[in-house]
Amino acid sequence: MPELPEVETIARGLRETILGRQIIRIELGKTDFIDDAAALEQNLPGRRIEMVERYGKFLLLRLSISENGGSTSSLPGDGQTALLVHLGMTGHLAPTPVEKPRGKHAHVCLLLDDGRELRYTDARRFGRIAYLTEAPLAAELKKFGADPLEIRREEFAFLIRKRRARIKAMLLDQSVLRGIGNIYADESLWKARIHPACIGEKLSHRQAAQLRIALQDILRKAIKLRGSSISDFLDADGEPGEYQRRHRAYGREGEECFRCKTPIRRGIVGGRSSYFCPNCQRSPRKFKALPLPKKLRGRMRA
DNA sequence: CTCGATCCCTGGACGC
DNA sequence: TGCGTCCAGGGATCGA
Repeated sequence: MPELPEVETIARGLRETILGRQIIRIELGKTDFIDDAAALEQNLPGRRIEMVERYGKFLLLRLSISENGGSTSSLPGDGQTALLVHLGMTGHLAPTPVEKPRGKHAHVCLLLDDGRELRYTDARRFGRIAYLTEAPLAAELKKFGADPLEIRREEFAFLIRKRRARIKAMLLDQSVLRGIGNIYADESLWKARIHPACIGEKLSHRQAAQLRIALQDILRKAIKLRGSSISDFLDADGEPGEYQRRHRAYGREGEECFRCKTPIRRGIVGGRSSYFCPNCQRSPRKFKALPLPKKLRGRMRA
């Protein structure tokens, strides 16, 4: 579940390791998660990776003009191209020694000019890869909302308070804010003491301000700790993150709230499992939490 | 506009 | 031990 902090961690790792490298050859496995696999095969060989950026949950590998043959034209607008990579749930992107076995889920392998292979592996293939020229890239990026780390207080409050959707659904909506997923949505709502099922329109300016601060604080701390390793997230060096130890709500059903010791509960909001403290985060009238599973009850003392 | 349902996909957890 | 079932989740899409 790479979200903003995990993708940022990967981007920083890749910047250290693959910047300036030229792609020599490409080999593909399954391609059903690639926008246009033929475009990758035709256009990647010969290009250099000039920049690595994070855009929401996407990695953006900015590429140079092709240096040897290929189908590079000198047409204006064809120079600025990029590889857009979404890691989905289980995607990994890391430079790997070629002698290391690929494993059955390595679906994109880019041989680099230093002899290593930049591999994209993704067991579930919920990710996405696209080779894009300038105009399509710009069109793609336009679909996404503000960067949660950069958005200003006024704009955040405006966005949140103008809609009737549930706050959790809004946080997850990439066209509103880019980069937030289930973990950091729940964590920031817990910190701001706002129930995930609250309607955006009904939040006060003060609540909106608190939520923005909580969100930014949590994202920054998570980046410092190199992300959360839930399931199988690993950074570009193959190292797990540390932030999962700091989770206060996500995945803690039945465990004590860190503030008030009330057992954390779970409910479905926006079609996703949502974890919250039923005491600190006041629920809207109609909302119903899922019953606490028996196996999780009364586990508070040992 | 917002909602829920459904699909995609596989591995891990769980129940019997 | 082994098998079946459910669930996780981001995003697209569709109908209500």
